[in-house]
Amino acid sequence: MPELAEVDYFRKQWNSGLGLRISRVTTHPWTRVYRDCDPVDLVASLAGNRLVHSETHGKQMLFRTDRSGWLGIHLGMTGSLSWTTQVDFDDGYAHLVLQTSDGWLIFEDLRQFGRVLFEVNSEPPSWWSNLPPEIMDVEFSFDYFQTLLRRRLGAQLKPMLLMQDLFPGIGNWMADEILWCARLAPSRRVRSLHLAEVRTLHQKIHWVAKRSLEIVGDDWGEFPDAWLFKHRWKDGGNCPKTGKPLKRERIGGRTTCWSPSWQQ
DNA sequence: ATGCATGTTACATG
DNA sequence: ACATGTAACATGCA
Repeated sequence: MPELAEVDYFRKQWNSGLGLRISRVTTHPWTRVYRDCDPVDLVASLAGNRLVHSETHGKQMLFRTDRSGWLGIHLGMTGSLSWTTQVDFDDGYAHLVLQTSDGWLIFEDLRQFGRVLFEVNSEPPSWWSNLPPEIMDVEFSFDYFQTLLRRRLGAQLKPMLLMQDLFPGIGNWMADEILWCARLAPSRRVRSLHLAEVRTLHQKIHWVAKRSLEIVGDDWGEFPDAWLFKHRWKDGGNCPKTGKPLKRERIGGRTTCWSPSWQQ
């Protein structure tokens, strides 16, 4: 489910628990989400702490504790974060639950493609400090964008936009939305782009990311009908620009939705 | 039943 | 070493 804007939405779902003492930590310790950290150590280290700060970087989330704990959560394909005050919440897929005085912070993930990272240190862990510039950052300039493309001349646009070390936070639907906005066919190779097309692509990457964050916002807002997003999910959708049928095909191993007469 | 799902990555290939 | 493509991961749903 989650790409950049949705990840930031889920991060904010845990705001209600910031500053509260964690009285109890429970995990499903055998699951795949703990492939890169020790859940026993996590439970022991986190109990008694307070989450004091949260931020996102692309699809990665970070929660810091008042005792130098760094909790990283990636939502994978089906992960979500929630806050509940109901004692009898369904914890069937809850891999991590932090109990506080006022309620429970929950990380669920049905398919377990998500992951939990944790360490205690005064310095940020390498998985947080060694991250590329974000799309919305001033560092993500047109010059920087061009240097990224120069090393990916043979790549198709769609799979390239999904590379997280280049474009943190872009996922399958955002990549399609960006290419649709830029009027570029997803199978185009980077080396075929003219300068004007590279400029448009850079602008649309920024624009789609910014608008997505605004639209999803704090309340999981609806995307406008004028977006590809509202028409892409199943066969039979029509392009909001041309009214013609959208095409769905596999490009770079992922289902890609695009509008052939609109995108070249 | 068969194929597919808004993600990442180890591995294979050139 | 680098760029690119593919399979695999776990689970439920159409």
